[in-house]
Amino acid sequence: MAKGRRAGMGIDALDGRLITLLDREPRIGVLEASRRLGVARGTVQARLDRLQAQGVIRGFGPQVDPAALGYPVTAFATLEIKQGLGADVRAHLASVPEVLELHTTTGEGDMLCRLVARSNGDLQRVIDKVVGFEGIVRAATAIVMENPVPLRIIPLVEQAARDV
Amino acid sequence: MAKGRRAGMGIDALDGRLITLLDREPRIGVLEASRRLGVARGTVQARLDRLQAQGVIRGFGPQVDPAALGYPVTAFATLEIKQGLGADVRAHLASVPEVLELHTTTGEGDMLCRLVARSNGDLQRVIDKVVGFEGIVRAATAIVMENPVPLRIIPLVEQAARDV
DNA sequence: ACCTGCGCTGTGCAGACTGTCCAGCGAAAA
DNA sequence: TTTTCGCTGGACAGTCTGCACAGCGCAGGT
Repeated sequence: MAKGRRAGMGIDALDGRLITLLDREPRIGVLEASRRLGVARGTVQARLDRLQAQGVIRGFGPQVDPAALGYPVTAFATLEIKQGLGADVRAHLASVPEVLELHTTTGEGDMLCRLVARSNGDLQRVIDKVVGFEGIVRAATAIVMENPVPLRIIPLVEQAARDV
Repeated sequence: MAKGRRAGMGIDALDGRLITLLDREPRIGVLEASRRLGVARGTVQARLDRLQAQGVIRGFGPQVDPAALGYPVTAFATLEIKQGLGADVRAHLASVPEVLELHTTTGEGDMLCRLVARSNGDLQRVIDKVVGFEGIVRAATAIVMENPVPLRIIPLVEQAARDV
């Protein structure tokens, strides 16, 4: 029998299959997973523990759909920040619930954030709330129309498992 | 005793507390959750069933960290697409594992996608793979430096629960 | 004012799963 | 060769899940 794992970090084929399986059917639990994967229960348990300890799997929190919460509109805003006010802007944006995500990016101290709103009209309110803050020089908003590839990780997991 | 829910959709305060609790401690299960929330187990079970049926909670899949998989670099690419080739481009991007997410946005048939790579150097390879495709006229890439607000949903859930 | 529908409570039960431990085995590393 | 490490297969007690049922109180409709 091949020995799967070696030293260091990264994931092997079994890890990849386990993650993929859990992604497809999160409810199945360790025992059922071990049956599906054809390995002993203890193995699955050990793999899961290790994957979580390594930070590969952060957790199993509920995946909430903003649309079902009443926020069907998504937009991305590129922000230009006045020099030296980055920290204030970050704090401000973090306080806005409709800001789901914020990144600082290369460019000139710019930021990119993901917003949601109850409607296109409501988006105006959100944008006003976001950009109505000293330190934001300019904002460019792109409204999402379609989402051909929803946030995913499985293809990358499979590639990482292949690359051993 | 107040009657929590009414008709229609949306979430009430108990739903909000439940989601928040599960987000913080996903492993606790229905029974423990009912204890923490101070309600009957059947209530938590019913709420969870309903939230999933409504699509508010999509599932409890593993949250995988690309960085821990060996892809610590994140970037956003804005793509300009040649008229009429949108479908081909979507299919192409969907086939690239490093493309974690793809949106079509307002503008001129533009797209925005999230990429990851093994390093800044590797990012070049990924970008070449992404834009080396007939139909993509131009691409502007922004590399993520910091992520002051990681993808989150709890603040929005709490607001949605408050607005009843 | 009365009735109905609905959600929450508290309880019970059988079945299944979890956490944990252990001994043995085979392969890679020292 | 010897040691180390991961996987196997099995076992046990404790716990949780899925499901069901009767009672109760509130909101909305008759």
